[in-house]
Amino acid sequence: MLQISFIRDNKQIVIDALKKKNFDSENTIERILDVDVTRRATQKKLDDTLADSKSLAREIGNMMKTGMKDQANILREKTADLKITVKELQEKLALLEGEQNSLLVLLPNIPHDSVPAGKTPEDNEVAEQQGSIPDLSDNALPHWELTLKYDIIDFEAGTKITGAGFPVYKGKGAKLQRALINFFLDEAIQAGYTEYQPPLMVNEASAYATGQLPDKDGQMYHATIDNLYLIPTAEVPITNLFRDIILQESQLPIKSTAYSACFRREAGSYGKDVRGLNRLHQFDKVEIVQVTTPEKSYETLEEMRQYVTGILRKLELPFRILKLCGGDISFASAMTYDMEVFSTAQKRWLEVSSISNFETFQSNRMKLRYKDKEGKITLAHTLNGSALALPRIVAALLENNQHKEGIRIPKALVPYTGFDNIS
RNA sequence: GGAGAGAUGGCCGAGUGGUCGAAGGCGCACGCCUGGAAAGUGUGUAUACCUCACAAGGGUAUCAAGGGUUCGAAUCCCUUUCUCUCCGCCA
Repeated sequence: MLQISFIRDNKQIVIDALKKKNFDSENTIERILDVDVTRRATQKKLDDTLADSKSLAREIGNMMKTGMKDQANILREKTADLKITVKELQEKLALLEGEQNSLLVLLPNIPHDSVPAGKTPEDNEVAEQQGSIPDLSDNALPHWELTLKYDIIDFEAGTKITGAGFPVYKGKGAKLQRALINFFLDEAIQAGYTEYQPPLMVNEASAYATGQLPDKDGQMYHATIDNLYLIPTAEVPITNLFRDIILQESQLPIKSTAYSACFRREAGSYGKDVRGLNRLHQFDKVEIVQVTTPEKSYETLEEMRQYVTGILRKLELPFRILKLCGGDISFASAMTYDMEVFSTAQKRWLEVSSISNFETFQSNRMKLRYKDKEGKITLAHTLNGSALALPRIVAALLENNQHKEGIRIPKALVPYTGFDNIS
């Protein structure tokens, strides 16, 4: 959520910047600023009235003590009007605050200056491309055929016991999942991240703080009886660890990582996008999260990009990095890199990671702040990235490494799988 | 799930209707003391919003959260959440 004080002081900058996200904010912002003026005036009036009634109460108190009962009773009558006024102003203020807040929540984050303009994924900038795309014969199999051939993932069983998009991993397929999770976690720990094992369900306040609510309501599984949401990513519980906290600058940066299952309803997806492992309702992911200062957050974003690049290299996967354009960047993000691996049999790039700097967008919602060396309290910057999401990594590994006698496991992974080939 | 107890500042802990943002202690910061340190000693030490120059100063709110009683609530009442103890159930 953008800060009202920032919008107040930089109205035109905000409007222009949001155009880059193809978001027409002018009316909303006008309305917000309107409400803001009334809100502040109301606040002032309330505070003044409250001050009056407080001093009256004090006087009455003193009179009672000194036995001036009659005078006290006279004053007491005067308080009735004040009480009514206070009540009215309080109700008005609550209404205004509610309206302002519900409008503010509609505004997406401002993209960073360097974010390219653009409307669709076609307009994303290829920032980097590495690794060679293997030259496979024309009868190379897509991963959903390979998994069947080697009996390592049973999509139909998943459909039977739960529904489409909930695969069952089996044998070496299951072991490969476990290997990847451990590999990713070990790498992150080695890079200085602290491992967490978070709850897989969160309450409403948490879903709101990281921006899933209200923007993406309907994309999460919701256990209505207890009003809990299944997490769409570990980012939600991990970032919320720091909700309503004031850190010391010396504690920053905070680097956290977590493996979790992720649950997404993916309402509205269809076709080849959802074939096999391409898009699932439940999948595994290791997430990295950092909390840092505004001065260092873009440096941190690059560091995280380098980090993910390193893992992809160890997995020997051809990949490219996209710097997302304004139109493709997410609601809460100021800048995002997408990492995509090439899936040789499908002949397409698959997104396996998304690394974003949210600046103060999340921290403002969740009141995550730090005290700097001068003792000034400032909103921290939050960043996160997948490192990595498993299904599409598995898809690419299977497709790219297929050969006559099976599927080769990259060297870095063999210590984790205990086998170097799936056959 | 049932019965009971409780929730106060970074922490511990006073405070059962009056000027309490809240005693005291610990911790922390700065100063004095010291050759240096410890001890001792002095001062300071929450957050948000409003006013305002994001200064100083001032105002308001906040003692789990929300509502109520009252001229006045950390203190009384109601609701919710959470914690602890006992019982039940259970991996």
